[in-house]
Amino acid sequence: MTTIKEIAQRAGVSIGTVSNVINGTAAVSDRRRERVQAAIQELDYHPNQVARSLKIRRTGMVGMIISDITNPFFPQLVRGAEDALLKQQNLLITFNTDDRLERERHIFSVLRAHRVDGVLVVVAPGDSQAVHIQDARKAGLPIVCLDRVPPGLEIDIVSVDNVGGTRQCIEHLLAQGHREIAIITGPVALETARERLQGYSEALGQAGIPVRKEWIREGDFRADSGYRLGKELLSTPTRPTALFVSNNTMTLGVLRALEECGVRCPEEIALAMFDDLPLTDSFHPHLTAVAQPAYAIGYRGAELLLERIEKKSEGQPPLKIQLPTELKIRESSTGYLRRSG
Amino acid sequence: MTTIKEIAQRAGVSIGTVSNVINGTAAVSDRRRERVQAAIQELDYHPNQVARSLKIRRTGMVGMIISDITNPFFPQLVRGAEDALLKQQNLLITFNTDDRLERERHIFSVLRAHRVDGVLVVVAPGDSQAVHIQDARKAGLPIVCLDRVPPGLEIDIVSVDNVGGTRQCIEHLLAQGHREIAIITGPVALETARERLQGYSEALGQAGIPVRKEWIREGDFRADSGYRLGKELLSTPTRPTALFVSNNTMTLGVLRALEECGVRCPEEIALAMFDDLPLTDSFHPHLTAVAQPAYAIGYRGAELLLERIEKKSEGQPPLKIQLPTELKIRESSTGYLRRSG
DNA sequence: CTGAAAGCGCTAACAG
DNA sequence: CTGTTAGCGCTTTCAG
Repeated sequence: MTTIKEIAQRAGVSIGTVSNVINGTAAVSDRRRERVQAAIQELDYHPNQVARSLKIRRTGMVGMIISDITNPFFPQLVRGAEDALLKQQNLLITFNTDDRLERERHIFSVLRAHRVDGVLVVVAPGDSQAVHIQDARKAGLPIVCLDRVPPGLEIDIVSVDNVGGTRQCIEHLLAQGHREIAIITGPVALETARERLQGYSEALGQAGIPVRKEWIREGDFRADSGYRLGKELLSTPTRPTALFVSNNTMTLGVLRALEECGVRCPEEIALAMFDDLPLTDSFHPHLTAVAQPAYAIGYRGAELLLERIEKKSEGQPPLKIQLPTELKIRESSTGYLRRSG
Repeated sequence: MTTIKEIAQRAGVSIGTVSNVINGTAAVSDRRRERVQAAIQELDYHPNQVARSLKIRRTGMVGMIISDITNPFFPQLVRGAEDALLKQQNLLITFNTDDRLERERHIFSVLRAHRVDGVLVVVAPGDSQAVHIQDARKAGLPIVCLDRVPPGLEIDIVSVDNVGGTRQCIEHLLAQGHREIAIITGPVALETARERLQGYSEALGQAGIPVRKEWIREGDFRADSGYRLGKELLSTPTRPTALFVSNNTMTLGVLRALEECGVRCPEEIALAMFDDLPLTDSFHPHLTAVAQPAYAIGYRGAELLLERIEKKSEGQPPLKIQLPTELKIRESSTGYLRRSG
């Protein structure tokens, strides 16, 4: 591995001068600069960032902690963050926790050891203390939360209006004539899940429709729970005419349940979900969805993190950025055939 | 940020001793070890990996270059790699190139500057020289290619049997009675795409069916090209009865084309594709697919890379690992209604 | 404009 | 077992 010293020797200058041409930190005579650049080319030199990082106390690396890249919501989020970060030559180190707190803690530790400049995190559910996050902030590590708010933590967060988005969607279902609307929620340990449930309740309440307990089922945001709870709901004596599912993967499980039970969507039951699915335009049923701007969340979050890192926003109070959702009305919620009689 | 020195002071030992308890590099008396561990806890100390990396010339970071995390094939690949890497405490730095060679080159440069221990790369199409890869290897950087073989490069690669997988799929189509089978290929600059085309030709040849030029269309592995070429094929005077699409995203485009043209799948045209889609069990049509073990490719590739990094396999010739594909027969290729007469 | 030199935080001899 | 010390490759004063 060639070093700055070898470049200096080959170019016949001091290492300070080489450093100056690389970083543009001070003026260098044309003759010397050219010699240095030539040497860099010839020796295929790549300045050692780890040495540089050690010296300047900045690594140019950002950590990103998500639950599972395999969940279709996250790739967009990651891509948004990466695109924002890359503009400033930052690297993104991603990690999956599968929503396990232990992994999240461990990853924080690893990330801190590697001295990332900041971290973007979609927090795992179930931690009301978030000591590892507190500790990291105390140590001066900039952190921006995405999508989910950690309970009882004053921290930068970019998310969406879960309550409003859900309410709007339920209102759409009501406008379609549905009165018997069930919901599969996420884990209520997550504020995100509670907010969506709240949007559901608000919309029903405003329409003067009582909330029925047996039509509220708590899932865990994974496909399997959607499948299981979908089956349960379908076997209720009085089946709901519409079902709102609190995220996309659970909806996939619900679709399997529908198929197995021989219940057709949208003809026999209307369906709508939180989170859009990138491929829904290509398959059937086309699913009505409260679309989150996942790419924008990642992008905006990364931008905010960069600001915090640059200390441009020194001492500013934590920002709560809420991006708008978009209700995408598709066939799954509009093709219901009203039961006659 | 607390340093090893502060820990040493607080514990009343030398920094060498602290280093020894952290890394287990030498025996330390119980009393001292406990004092050190206590200090580490109290000060929330995280050993500075960048300083460590500089010293030991190993960063514990691996780069991964893919074309687009947003393409459903890649999340699995990344996850497999991450899981394999994490077992040895390695970090994964991912990058998207959007298949642009310029970005790939740039990323290689960035990765080398950061002194990653190795890189996993799904090469971008169109580079017959791959100078940046050659240079990196010359400098001693272990590299393992995934999925796509860079032309004219002797290098470790883990991929699948594209020819055999495709042939098997076409044979299935033939067995269903189809004689008029079209194909949408990937960019022929990619060996992967050529191999799949080859599998198609071989299967037809073996069945004594001539290959018709107008039924071979070259796409670019993106949805839009599938849409466009799908439309073209549908408007051929003699429409094929079956269509093989060389990857999943293009198939999504084809499905849109079908819907717009009012051609129903599988009733009016059979469909099969290379690459499985994770969600196809939840939607219609359920798509017949040559499934690649994406997770396994990532996992195996990372394992191989780790071996190369450890130098356990010093001087061994490049490995070509081919993982098996699995033909998943679903309704899109079995529900065709033979034209009578 | 240029070179010399201190030191970022850690590991790995080495001497005791 | 323990402490001391020389760098790893770079940036950044500070003189000149």
